[in-house]
Amino acid sequence: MNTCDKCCSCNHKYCASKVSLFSTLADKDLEKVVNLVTHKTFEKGDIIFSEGETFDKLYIINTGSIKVYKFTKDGKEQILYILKEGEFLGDLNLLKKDIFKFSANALEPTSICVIQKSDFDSLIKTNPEISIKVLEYAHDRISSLEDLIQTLTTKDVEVRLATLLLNLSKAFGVKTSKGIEISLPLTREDMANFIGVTRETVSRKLSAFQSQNIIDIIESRTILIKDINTLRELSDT
Amino acid sequence: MNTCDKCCSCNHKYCASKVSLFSTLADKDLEKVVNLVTHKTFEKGDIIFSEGETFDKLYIINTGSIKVYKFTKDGKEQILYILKEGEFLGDLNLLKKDIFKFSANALEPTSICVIQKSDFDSLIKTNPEISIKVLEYAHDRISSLEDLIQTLTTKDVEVRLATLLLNLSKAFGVKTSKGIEISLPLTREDMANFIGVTRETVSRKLSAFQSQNIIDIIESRTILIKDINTLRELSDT
DNA sequence: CGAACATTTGACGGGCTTCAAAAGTCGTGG
DNA sequence: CCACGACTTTTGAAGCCCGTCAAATGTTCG
Repeated sequence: MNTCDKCCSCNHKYCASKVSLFSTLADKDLEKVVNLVTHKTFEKGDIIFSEGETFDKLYIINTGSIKVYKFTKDGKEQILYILKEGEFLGDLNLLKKDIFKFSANALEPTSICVIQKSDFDSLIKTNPEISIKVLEYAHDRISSLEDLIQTLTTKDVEVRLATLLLNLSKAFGVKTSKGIEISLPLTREDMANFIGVTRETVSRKLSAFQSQNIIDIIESRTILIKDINTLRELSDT
Repeated sequence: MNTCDKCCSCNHKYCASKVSLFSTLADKDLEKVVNLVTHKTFEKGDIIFSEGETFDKLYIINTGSIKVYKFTKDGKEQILYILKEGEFLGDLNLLKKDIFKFSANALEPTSICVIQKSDFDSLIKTNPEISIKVLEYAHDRISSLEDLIQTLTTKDVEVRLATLLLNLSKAFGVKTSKGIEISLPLTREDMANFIGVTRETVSRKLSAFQSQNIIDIIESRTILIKDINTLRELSDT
């Protein structure tokens, strides 16, 4: 975990402009943002923050991806969000500081831009249109949580896994002539911790999908979706 | 489902002032709000809105309570929120209209104040401090969903039910000399659909809690919590 | 009072978890 | 560059808990 190396050459212009939150800003305002940004890099598995810490920063993923998770009451990890390049995580509480109610780890080598909450707050005062973007962000987070609840409460595990694969294909998939190829930053256990089952169950169900010719497990972290229609039928929505 | 009866005598002053969203408004602004409000009453079981409808209104619970739910992919009802007197449900998307991604029913005779989204939007323009309240509301909704996910993904059903009972005691409980008495607007099936199990399982686990002297089922909809500490130990957090 | 609905309780079966072990993959250092 | 150890993935077998089905008892409300 080092402070500043990859991104410093661009003087943060890159990471600040990448996030939609700042997309409405004029160049000179963007420059102001850039001056507020500090930079950190994380190795795979590094803890970015932990539940209970004071939530006084805003995290923008520059490269890489992270998992944001909470522990269930019987001690298992439940993933809430997977965030990748261009996405960010911040608190909505513009007034008082809060504490993190979840933890986050890097899934791969990841560089993150950090803005102090206090700096962000004063930024909003001079650029109030950002608060609309913050509301859009809140809306997206609520939608993603409501969708996750729908998935988690669906009893049929094959349906849950099909839904996960479809979501992952949107975020990490690349179209090829043979189908959609997904390079996963997630382990089987991560996938399991996202849909609320054990790693063994994920492994078994993926094997089942493979023998039904729905997917092809090229390598354990590279999955080819051969028959997206069957996945969609399973997941419907 | 009638339009306007109970509340009209107060000219909506009561319901508008009850919701925290408008707590910062001066009296004359509150009066403006009041003029924008229409009123509806629902009987137990009535549908308030359904998934897929256009989301162009803001709903404030005046009296009674409602359940907000989504269907899982295998057709079961999953409750997302229970809302009661003074709480409200609205869309966060201030710009474009959206559609409801969930449905809502009245749990008991319920009166609801309705504000058109377009009216609310212009209200925000003249009273921008309301947007901060909207963000607080978004924050609460996100927190409640993240907590619900934690509960739903905890495998131990007794822990899930203990957590539900504690939450219900906060919302509907009244302290008595014997413990906390909860008058539930929820059926066993509603409770089951909140924590993702069947009604039979809820029934069985409640009986088990009763024989462990943790609760007392006075009537099926009236539960006395005799030993809140054991419930807290189960639910920890 | 009676019909519709809600709750409780029992018995059984299935699917996921758990435990276990083997095979595969990754990264580091000699 | 390869070898070794740590970690990840796969697969098997057994057990348990919840869901399903069913029936009896309670409750509510016209």
